[in-house]
Amino acid sequence: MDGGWSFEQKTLISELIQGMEFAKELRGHLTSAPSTEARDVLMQGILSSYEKALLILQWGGPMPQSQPVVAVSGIPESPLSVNGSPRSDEFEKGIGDHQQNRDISKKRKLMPKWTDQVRISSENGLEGPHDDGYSWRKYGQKDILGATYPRSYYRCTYRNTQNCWATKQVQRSDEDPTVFEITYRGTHTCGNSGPSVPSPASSEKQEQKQINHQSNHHQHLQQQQSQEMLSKFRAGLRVDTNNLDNNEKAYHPFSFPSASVGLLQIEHCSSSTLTNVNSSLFGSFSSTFFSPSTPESCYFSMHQANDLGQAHNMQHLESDHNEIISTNTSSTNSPIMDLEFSLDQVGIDPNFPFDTSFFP
DNA sequence: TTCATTTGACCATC
DNA sequence: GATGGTCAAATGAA
Repeated sequence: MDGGWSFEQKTLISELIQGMEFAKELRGHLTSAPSTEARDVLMQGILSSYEKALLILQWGGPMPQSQPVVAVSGIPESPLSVNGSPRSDEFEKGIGDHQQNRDISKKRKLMPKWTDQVRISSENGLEGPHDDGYSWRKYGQKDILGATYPRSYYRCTYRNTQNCWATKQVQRSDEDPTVFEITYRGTHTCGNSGPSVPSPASSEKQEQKQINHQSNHHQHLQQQQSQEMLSKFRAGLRVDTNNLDNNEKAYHPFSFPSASVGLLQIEHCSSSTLTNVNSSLFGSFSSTFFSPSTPESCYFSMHQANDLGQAHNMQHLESDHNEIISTNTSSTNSPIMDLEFSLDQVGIDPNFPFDTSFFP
């Protein structure tokens, strides 16, 4: 169907390519130095791309054998059937199998998790963190202790039909009601996604109604923000939009709208268990190197896969992050230099072996 | 009629 | 026991 490549695999490649393109652009701008904003946007793009790529690798791709506990083949199938047989409603009904239910619960916890915070700006008319190109179905709402606003729970509309286990939670911020914190869990495997593919699902419309009822300015924010920032990006940098458009096309199917252009903020979750790869990469891309000047309308934070790394990587957590961060920031005061160093270290080798065995 | 939302109940975790 | 997350019957909208 997809030439043998899964949705996530293609997305992974797109992300890596995108990141490389951004890096190239950035290198050019480092010499010509037009504007710090342009650099910021480029760095965001790079970081976002690698973040997502790593997420996919960490979660959806084949797991290293050093992670025996983690479900190997990605969440969408893992709670249901290892052999990929279609998930049946029997399972959904539970069949009263508590052991099975426990497995689901465990594996759901293994899903990658990241948070997208969207600020609503009534001035620019941007609204709505929900129209992210995917079809979501609300399955619950809960009052959260200490939170003024209830938390809404959404899952992919195609959960049953396409075995897509992506979910998200929408929580309105207490401190700033204009901010909606959207916590995504799991990646979409349904393929019915991407802003480039208008979602016919009525859930979006219904959802819009609902959210609009709560707040007059809520919907379409993400897409518009993304487009706005992308426009900025293009205008400010005079990017070869032909190229970018191509990249975008390849990029959209796995939409992290905000992440694609928003500022990325790596947060150190107390429970996060990053892999060594992430430790080094994310350490290099320390949050400390970001300019605090986040766009007013949107900022993005990422909680890296909380439970993916499992215990054997625990020792690399915060302490290591901090060490790496401090090392990098101490070696040079220029975050850009850090980035450049990191990229050089990573070495975007044109001959980089995209292990095709990785992509059957 | 179909599909999404609402909401109380249930379950798992801490 | 408290809390968060999910389920599923009831309800409503298109």
